[in-house]
Amino acid sequence: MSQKEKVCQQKLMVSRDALEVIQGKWRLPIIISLTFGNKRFGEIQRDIVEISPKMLSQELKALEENKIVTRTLFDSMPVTVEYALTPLGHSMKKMLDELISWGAHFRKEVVGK
Amino acid sequence: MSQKEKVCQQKLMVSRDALEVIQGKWRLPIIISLTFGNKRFGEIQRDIVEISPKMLSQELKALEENKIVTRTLFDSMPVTVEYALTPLGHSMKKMLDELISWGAHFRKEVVGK
DNA sequence: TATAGTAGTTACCCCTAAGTAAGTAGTTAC
DNA sequence: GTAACTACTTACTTAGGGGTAACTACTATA
Repeated sequence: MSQKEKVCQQKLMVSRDALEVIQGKWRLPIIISLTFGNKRFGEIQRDIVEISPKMLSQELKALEENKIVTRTLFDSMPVTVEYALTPLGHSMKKMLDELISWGAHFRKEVVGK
Repeated sequence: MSQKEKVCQQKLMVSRDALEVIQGKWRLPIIISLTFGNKRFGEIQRDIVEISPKMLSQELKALEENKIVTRTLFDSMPVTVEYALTPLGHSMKKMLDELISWGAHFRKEVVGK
């Protein structure tokens, strides 16, 4: 196997790990919403209007398990819960910026046409 | 709606467009494989060993429709087909680099632990 | 004559991601 | 007393993404 092929295989392997975290319809939107600051359950729901509470709850749990977000309970009245990005979550920002920047480019080139 | 919320909504909208193109198990691996040069059907299959010809064919068609890859037929014997990234496909490189770079970070932090 | 390589297609099945709707539990305001 | 807010959970259903296996069609080679 050539050096080039080895690098290609390595990148494919690493991308599979990344994909497992961001796969699905809702994970990236949730993470993007949280890059704008810590938010409560209902606030995220208001950002992503089409998401159901079931999916939001489920995907937040998955992101917690992958150490991307933290869940903090405040025993205020009524009880509020705050979700925040971990350092690992914040480390996705460059990637997200590039994704969004490419998305805008794509929209201009293909969607908007 | 505050300025911050407007920017958040804009980014969420744009990311949805990008996600539609890269969603699924196979699209990013295929694109990554093609960043290493134009390749034939069989070559991509050898890069991504787990992919079936059905899925490869199906996903290449979808990427063609989204103007990410081109399909070129050579009437050599036997007939060969070459897949290549379009300029729009190449414009994903920065994003892919960041994704792969983050994937490596994630692997070190969570998967490898 | 049959095996292997080119690049797919087709038919069938299955699982799970995602959607829908309703319920839970506690507090506060009207 | 009932509606509304907080943050979910649970049960049921469905669409389609993806897997498997076999088949097509043509050429070259042993």
